[in-house]
Amino acid sequence: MPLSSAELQGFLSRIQPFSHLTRGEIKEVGSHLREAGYQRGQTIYNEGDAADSVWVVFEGRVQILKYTSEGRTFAIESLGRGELFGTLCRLGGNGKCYPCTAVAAGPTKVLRILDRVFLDFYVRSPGMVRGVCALCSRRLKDVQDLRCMGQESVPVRVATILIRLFHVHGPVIPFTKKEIAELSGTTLETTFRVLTQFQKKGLLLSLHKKIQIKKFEDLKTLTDTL
Amino acid sequence: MPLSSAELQGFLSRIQPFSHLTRGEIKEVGSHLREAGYQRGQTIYNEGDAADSVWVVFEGRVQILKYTSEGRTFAIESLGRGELFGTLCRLGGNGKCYPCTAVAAGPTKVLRILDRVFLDFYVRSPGMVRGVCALCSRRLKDVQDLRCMGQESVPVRVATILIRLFHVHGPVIPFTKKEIAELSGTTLETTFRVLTQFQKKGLLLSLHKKIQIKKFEDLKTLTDTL
DNA sequence: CGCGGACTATGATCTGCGTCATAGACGGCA
DNA sequence: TGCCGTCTATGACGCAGATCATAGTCCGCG
Repeated sequence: MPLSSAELQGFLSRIQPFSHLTRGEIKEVGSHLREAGYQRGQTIYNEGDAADSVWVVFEGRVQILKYTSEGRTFAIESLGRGELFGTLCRLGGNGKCYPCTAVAAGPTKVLRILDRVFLDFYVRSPGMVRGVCALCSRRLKDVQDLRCMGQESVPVRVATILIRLFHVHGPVIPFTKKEIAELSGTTLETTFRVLTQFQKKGLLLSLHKKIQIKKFEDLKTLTDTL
Repeated sequence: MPLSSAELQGFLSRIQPFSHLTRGEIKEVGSHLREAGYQRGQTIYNEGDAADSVWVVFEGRVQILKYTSEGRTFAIESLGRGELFGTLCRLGGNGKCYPCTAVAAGPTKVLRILDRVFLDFYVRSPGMVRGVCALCSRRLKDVQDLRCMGQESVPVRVATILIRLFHVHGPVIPFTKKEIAELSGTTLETTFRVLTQFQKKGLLLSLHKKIQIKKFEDLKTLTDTL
């Protein structure tokens, strides 16, 4: 069932970059939204598709994926409620295609805004520009950190990912091992081995489609030292 | 010898994000600049230093570096004339420290603008915000690409870096092998071996502190296929 | 001109982790 | 309830690339 416009506007007004807009502007953005639902594993768009929209996660989780030249798939990021995607690195103007693939990680509802509507606001509203800028900046730092993580050993990478997810989801992380592997930029098998090691040390509990963090601090120090 | 103010203003008006400012604003920014010179290997700032300034490369080259937990150093990027640094990922507000180290890669002149001056303009001038946003967006795409590169094999990574540098510097790339290694996120020795292979295939010429690209196209296809 | 330090180069060895193979466990669906 | 696909798990093997060792070359500087 579709959302009420009040619900939509309340949602929009609380997320970047729309939080800087006036009530009237929010209402206008809301009137241009389209909703779409996806099931686990369904593709929202593919890398290389012609890009015409900006997307927002309303509920569920969306994985932004890339494929290496040898065919391994790895995850750029995992986005939850209120997060934008398919936008930021296209802003420069030279982005006619999506640079990554977006896949639903479970039952997911997303909102879609046509580029021309989004850009129209981007041009008109200084608040909007400011919001986008803040978003970009934060994401830039994020990706920088992830890039640095790529230089570390697999155990460190897995620990880093677990810590990031802990901060978002709390002690019980609702991700499969495969998803952890893709986020860490490694294989399923290696991820198992690392998680098994961590479990033996009592750092976490490996459950079905979940991981429960037991000793956050020890995990944290792992990322600093080794 | 210090630059004339006309020279400075001409320079500023041609680079992001100042190109969006009015003549008067440019002049004002110019009046707040300080110049600084560095020799090869000299540190401009260290990761973790309290950050109070935004920097622009006036001439020369600046390497933005990180250190892995095992002590290897690798390069986030290599910046040339007109490029900003020490700024973008601090914009969110939660960046009191520089997240990376900046080192001069040769005789270098940089301009320094105090944060409060920069932020003052950022708040006052919509054009400035737009410029910063464009910068952020472009850099975001850049870093995303580099992150993906990190998933590839070393030969592909080295080839990718060479192609990037080719686009900036032309067929003769004025970088030492060590710098190539740091940009590729690998060791000096491995980089030598890869470059030797490339040279045997006639793709390039390995010179002293330089690399001359001979077959750009073949190098390019290397990054797509293998 | 000759010294010393950065740069370039190559071989030998070791290892983290990717790959391949096998198999049990859980859960959705008929 | 039983089947099948996804998820979890572990062992064996091989290789890309890091590490260690050694040495020649270029160039700035006294």
